[in-house]
This record gives sequence, structure tokens and C-alpha cells, in this order.
Amino acid sequence: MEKKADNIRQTAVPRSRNARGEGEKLRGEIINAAVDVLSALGPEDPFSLRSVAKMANIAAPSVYIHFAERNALLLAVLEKLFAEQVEIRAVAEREAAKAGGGAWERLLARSLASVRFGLENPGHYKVLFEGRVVPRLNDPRIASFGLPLLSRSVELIREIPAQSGRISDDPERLSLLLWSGLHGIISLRINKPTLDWPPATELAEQITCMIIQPQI
Amino acid sequence: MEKKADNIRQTAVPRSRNARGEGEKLRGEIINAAVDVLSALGPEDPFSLRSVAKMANIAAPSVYIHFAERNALLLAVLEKLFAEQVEIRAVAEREAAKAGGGAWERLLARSLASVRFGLENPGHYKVLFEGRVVPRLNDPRIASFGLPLLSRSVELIREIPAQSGRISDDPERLSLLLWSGLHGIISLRINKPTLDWPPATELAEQITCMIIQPQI
DNA sequence: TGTACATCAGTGAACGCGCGTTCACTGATGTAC
DNA sequence: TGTACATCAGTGAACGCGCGTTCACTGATGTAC
Repeated sequence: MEKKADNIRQTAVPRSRNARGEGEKLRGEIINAAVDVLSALGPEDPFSLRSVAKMANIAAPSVYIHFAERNALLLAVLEKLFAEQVEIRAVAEREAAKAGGGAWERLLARSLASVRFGLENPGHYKVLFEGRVVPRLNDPRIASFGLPLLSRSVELIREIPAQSGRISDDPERLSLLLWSGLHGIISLRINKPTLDWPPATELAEQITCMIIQPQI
Repeated sequence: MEKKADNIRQTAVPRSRNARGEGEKLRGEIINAAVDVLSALGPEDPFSLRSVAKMANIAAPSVYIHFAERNALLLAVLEKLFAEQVEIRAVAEREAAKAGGGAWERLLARSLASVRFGLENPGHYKVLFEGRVVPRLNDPRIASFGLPLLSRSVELIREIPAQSGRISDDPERLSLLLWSGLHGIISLRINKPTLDWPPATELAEQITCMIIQPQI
């Protein structure tokens, strides 16, 4: 009975195919559908091409017009999600800069943006940072998708004057520690929802201070 | 052909059944088999009752002699893994105490033990702390399995004298922050293996200092 | 302008597979008489 | 002591399902003559 409710849209409104020469549009629609499926996915729900096809309102084999196999679609999805992640943090940084923020304020703005994203989009967060759904893809690009996030963090830390008591002054190391701290907050919040958590952004700001120790 | 190699043991040496009155032994064997399967599981490999049965060298339906359903087995597995986790950290703490360590040294020993465990047993770590394999089980016990880990951390932090510069003195809050920091290090290490990581135990010690700020 | 044809954007049916679970059973072992 | 029977510890075959993927196809639309 629930299945029927699910199918109403698909069966009642059959998809009108793209015009000639615009077949490539479907590629983007499939990626978007996959992104939507991932965001609606429970922590251990399986991800399937068939659910993507249903979400895109196409027949399952149509996915193969644009992707050679399941993994090719997943690679494209990963690329899109990481690109969005880069953009989200850049927006946060620009806003902090517009408000007159220096390197510290901009770094903090990026940190808080990533925490908010993770809590609002746990499905996507787990795909991006917990290896969910996307298995060992041999494609080397996959490892590079997230690098811009890390290197921007290193740049900003480099601009922040070191405090006397700071444990390490290696910006790469501090950047990994900061990422770890933030990831830990987001990941535990998502995966241990029954615990009594203080507001995640408060924790995130606190841990950022602890690790980077800015002169405030 | 690999499948055949897999099966050699099972097909060549059929299991001899337990003696009368000792049927309960199989329950433990099944749990152990499931634990072994989980530890051998790749990040996105599916977990199945059939693979557990194969590992235990029994027929798949035999699982139902001792567990009403898949989830009942998973609950028992979780309970065992958390109990092991409690024990592992207690051992580390006892050793630190034997070496004359105070609350700070014992807390650090527990932290480092958890990091080592995570890196050596990523399959189990993901089940314990990333919600891998084990879905939304409604059983309320599941939420309580890990609580002793956290509360011991709170106790130890309470014993460590606060430093002047400490950002927060709430032991519960510090404990969550410490857990987050350590979890972040382990989880990212596991999930982003292509990055160029410094030794995880070094990072863990560093972040523990940053968060708890002991007087050394 | 009309028509045959090529091309394009998909689709429906089917495949083999592994899954969780059910069911009727088997065969060894202890027990009552 | 012998034997019928109950109990116990499992097993083999089968179910319906959803999965990724393949295959031959359909039907609308642009194009050459």
C-alpha cells in the first residue's frame, strides 16, 4: 500500500523524453536523482541504481546510456558533492571576509559551515567523509576531490599568527588536527544521536580555539 | 576458483555437532563468527547471515536456532564488541596505573588504546562508532552499551586539576570534546587512507593535551 | 512537397545472483518400561 | 538387558525479493533526395 503511494507520481505522470540533441540533459538529471536518493537514505539503507532511476522517473536501464556502470555514476556523484562542499565553505568564508573578518574569522566561518552542513545533510556527509556507499574506487581522482578543502585550511592557518603556547606550529599538522576535531564532532553527533549533545556549533568553535589558539 | 579455495575447509571438514545439552555453545560460536566476518569486511561490503553461517561452518538456517532474526544477532554482536572495548581500555588504564600514572596518564593511556584499536580493527570500529552494518535498532540497550566508556572518561577528567587557561571546566563537556577529537583522528585515518597522515598516536596525544591541558 | 530512411532518446522483459527466512526433515542420543 | 520413543542439534531445499546488467525493441524526429 505504501508502494502504491510511492509510485503515484511515476505511474501517473510519465516522463516526457528530452528533445533531440538534448540527451545529455539526462546525465545531469540522473546525478541529481542520485544525490537526492543519498540524502534521503537511512544510515544503513542500501543505495541502488533502481532507486535512482525511480527518483529520476526513468527506467532502470536508462542509467546505462550515460554511465558505463554503477561505479561511474558514483564517481560523478562524489565529484558533484565535493564541488558543492568547496562552494559552501567558500561562501561562508566570503561572508566572513565581507564582515571584515581576518584569517581566524574566515577559518572559523568555514569550520562552522562544515558542521552545519554535516548535521543538515548527514546522508551526504557520510558519503563524503565516512566512505559510505562509495566503495574502493580505483580511480585516483577520488582521492583528490577533497584536497582543496584541506589546502585552503592550511593557507588560512598560515595567516593566523601563532600564539606563544601553541603546541605545534606546523600548519599542515594543525589543519589535520582541526579537521579531525570537527569531523569527530559531526560524525559522533550523527552516529550517536541518543547522547545528550551540547549545540554542535558551540563545540566546534571551542575545539577550533583549542587547536588553533588565536589571539582574541 | 577462489570460491573453491574458500570452501575447502568447510566442505572437507564437516562440522561435528555439539553434544546433547550443549546446544547453547553454538550461540557463542555464531557471535564469534559474526565478529570475524565484520573484521574481515571491506568498508562497503555487505554483511550477511549467510557469510556468518559459512564462517561458523554451519547451515544458514541454523542461525535461527539461537537468534530470532538478523537484528537479534547484530544486537548480541554489538554487546560483545562494546564489552571488549570496555575491557581493552580498562587494561590500558590498569597498566598506566601500575606504572605509577595518575589520572592524566591513565586518561591518555585509554585514549591511545582506543586509537590503536581503531586503526587495527577498522571493521569493528566502524560498527561501534560509525553505525556501520547495525541499523536503527529500536532496542534501547543499544544506546547504553557505550556509556561506560564515556563516564569513565568523565571521572578521570574530574580528577585532573584544571589548568588556568582551560576554556571549559565542565568535565562532561571536555569528555565529549576529547572523544570527538580522538574519534575524528581515527575515523579520518580509516576513511581517508590516501592522505599523508602523521602517526595517529602522536596526533591523539597532541589533541588530548590541547583539550584537557594537563599541568605537565 | 512527399517519402524513405537514419538517428536519437529512451524502454520492457529478462538473466543470474545473493539475500533473509520458512519448512519439513534427519539422525544421533538419552530415557522409560 | 532390550527396545520403543522423545528430545535434541542441527540440515537441505525452497520461497519471494531486489539487485546490477544485458538485450532486443520502440517510436518520435530530423534529413536526404
